[in-house]
Amino acid sequence: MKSADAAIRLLSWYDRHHRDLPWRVSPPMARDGVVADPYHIWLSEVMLQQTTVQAVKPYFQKFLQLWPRVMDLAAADTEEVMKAWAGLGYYARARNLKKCAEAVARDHGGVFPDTEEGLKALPGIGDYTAAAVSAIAFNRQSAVLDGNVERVISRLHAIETPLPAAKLQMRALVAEMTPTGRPGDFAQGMMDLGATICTPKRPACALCPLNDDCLALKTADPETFPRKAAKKEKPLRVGAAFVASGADGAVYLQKRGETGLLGGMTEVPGTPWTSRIDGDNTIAAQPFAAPWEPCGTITHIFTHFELRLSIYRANVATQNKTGNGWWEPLASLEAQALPTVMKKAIAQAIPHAFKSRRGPLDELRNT
DNA sequence: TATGCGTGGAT
DNA sequence: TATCCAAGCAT
Repeated sequence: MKSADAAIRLLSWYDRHHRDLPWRVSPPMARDGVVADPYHIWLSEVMLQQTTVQAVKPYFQKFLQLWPRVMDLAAADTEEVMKAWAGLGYYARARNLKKCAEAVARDHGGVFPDTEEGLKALPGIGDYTAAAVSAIAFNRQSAVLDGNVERVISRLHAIETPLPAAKLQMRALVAEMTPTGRPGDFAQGMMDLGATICTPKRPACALCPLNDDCLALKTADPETFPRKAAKKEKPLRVGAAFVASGADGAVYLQKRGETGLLGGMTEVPGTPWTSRIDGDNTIAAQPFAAPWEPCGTITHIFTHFELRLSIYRANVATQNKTGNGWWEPLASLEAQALPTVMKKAIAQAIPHAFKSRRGPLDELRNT
């Protein structure tokens, strides 16, 4: 296979089939002289880490509206950033996003570094994001390797080495294939190809611009690539959470620690999450004495464990001021930095806590 | 290198 | 229902 020819076929396909995305400068726009904004590209790439385009779109628009330039984000209140990120997941990204904006403002005069090396030195920017921003925003010949490109490349070359061991080899093959002209479109084209044609299941090989180049299609079953190491099974963890309602309907909330699971986010009080139920833990975890009554359980699936939370609720006549928490009015609950699992817990105890609208919590309320 | 880190949609 | 997995990063 001639890499250069394959790259030309890929770019030609991208010209005809690219998707219009809010952060993307499509080939027709580029023809009209539009250039990519590094801030937009960086923000979208961080949001897109392990996250679908559909989930990112509304968050991207909201962030641009709240903080139009990187200097605005650098000057923002971290708590406001966490609130705006709530629901998108992987909250370390939000903490690093803020740190990165501050570093760009403080160390680079508000201008993003235009090299892979400079970008990778910033918080929350790794191999992939550095290469993507470098190629897409600065037109540099960087080898962009994400999950989509791994799938495309592993099939093109029928790579038998399983991930993640095969990454270095794959990166070299992408570097060899990346053209000097339009490296950003090439990267986006490869990712679009992986997202729409060279899919994990039932790839549409008949429509693929690279089907003549694809070794897996010639000699094996493309769907079986990339090879991957077997994964571990998900353990179950259990715990309890306490939802206290004040006389005016306010809910007692507190802030989690800055690091680790759901770091920097808001929660209702509860026990640690352990492998077995511990009655002593449950008693000790009450934020204050109240007539707690059980009101069912909720289940939430995290990346590496399944959580089953027993929910307790109580109405409190006098709003206790002890502890590190605060009483949040019902009306402003939606705007807090509450991860989805905590919204589920509150909705279990107070079914009308969140406005009824299309969203993940609707299904929960109906069960 | 292996593990911890969210969430929701597709199959 | 169960499983996979989506434009990864930090440690």
